[in-house]
Amino acid sequence: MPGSNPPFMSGVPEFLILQLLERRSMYGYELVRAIREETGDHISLGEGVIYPVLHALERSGALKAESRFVNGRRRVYYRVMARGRQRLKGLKERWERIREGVDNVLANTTAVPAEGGHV
Amino acid sequence: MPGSNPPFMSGVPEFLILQLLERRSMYGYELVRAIREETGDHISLGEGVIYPVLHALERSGALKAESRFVNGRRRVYYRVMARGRQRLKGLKERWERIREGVDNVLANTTAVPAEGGHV
DNA sequence: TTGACATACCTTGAACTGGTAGGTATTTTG
DNA sequence: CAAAATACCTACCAGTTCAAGGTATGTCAA
Repeated sequence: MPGSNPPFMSGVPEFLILQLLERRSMYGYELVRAIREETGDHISLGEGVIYPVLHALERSGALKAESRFVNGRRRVYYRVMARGRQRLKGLKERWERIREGVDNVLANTTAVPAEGGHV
Repeated sequence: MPGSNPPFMSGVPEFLILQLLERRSMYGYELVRAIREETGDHISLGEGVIYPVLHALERSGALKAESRFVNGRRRVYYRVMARGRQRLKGLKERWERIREGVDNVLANTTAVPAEGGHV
């Protein structure tokens, strides 16, 4: 089974990429390592995930790509544009909301029967 | 746009359903409201999301369904089985890991260059 | 009685997304 | 010279959420 869709990951690659690139411009291969390291090894994304997201973000105008040559190897650096910062802001809000929502349920171990049950 | 895939939601419906049902058995329509309320209105899932997940969880042996009649209306109550508790445990661990990973990156506004760099 | 609304169940189709696997090419290292 | 690391890329699969629509009963007001 090649696919197998792991839970809780939708939106995460895009989010992490934008968040990291907002701090400083990076190239794809660098992002792969950065994500593994900066998440504390909690999240690891392969190149097959990173590159397509990068390309989609560039197409949508969130990122600007710039090719540079270092040691004879090509690197494509990505820089966050205004549209990307906007997108990031929206994702951040969404993340907070969902995280709170889920954690609310997780915290509620003792579960009060019902809220509006008067009389 | 019918579809539109909101980020950060994959796995969340299944997770919330299992978590809530572990506390007490409920029926589908009840879960719809419970999720809205217990997440503090942060997450709202329609019946079109809940029912298919419920059926899938039952097929996989995570839940057991039991039809009851109340006020002439049919209700299908779901109860968490051993397989469901196992599944829930796995999801909980996954959620913690990803939440931590993402929050690590979010917290890192000032970005220390690298962690393990001795000498 | 009629209409509207809440309750309560269900299915289908579309859209999106991440993951795996595979592929190319260069530099560095042993 | 071979292997590994660097650095880029794409195609296909699978799984999921979501909106929309459909059925049926009970309740309540006009």
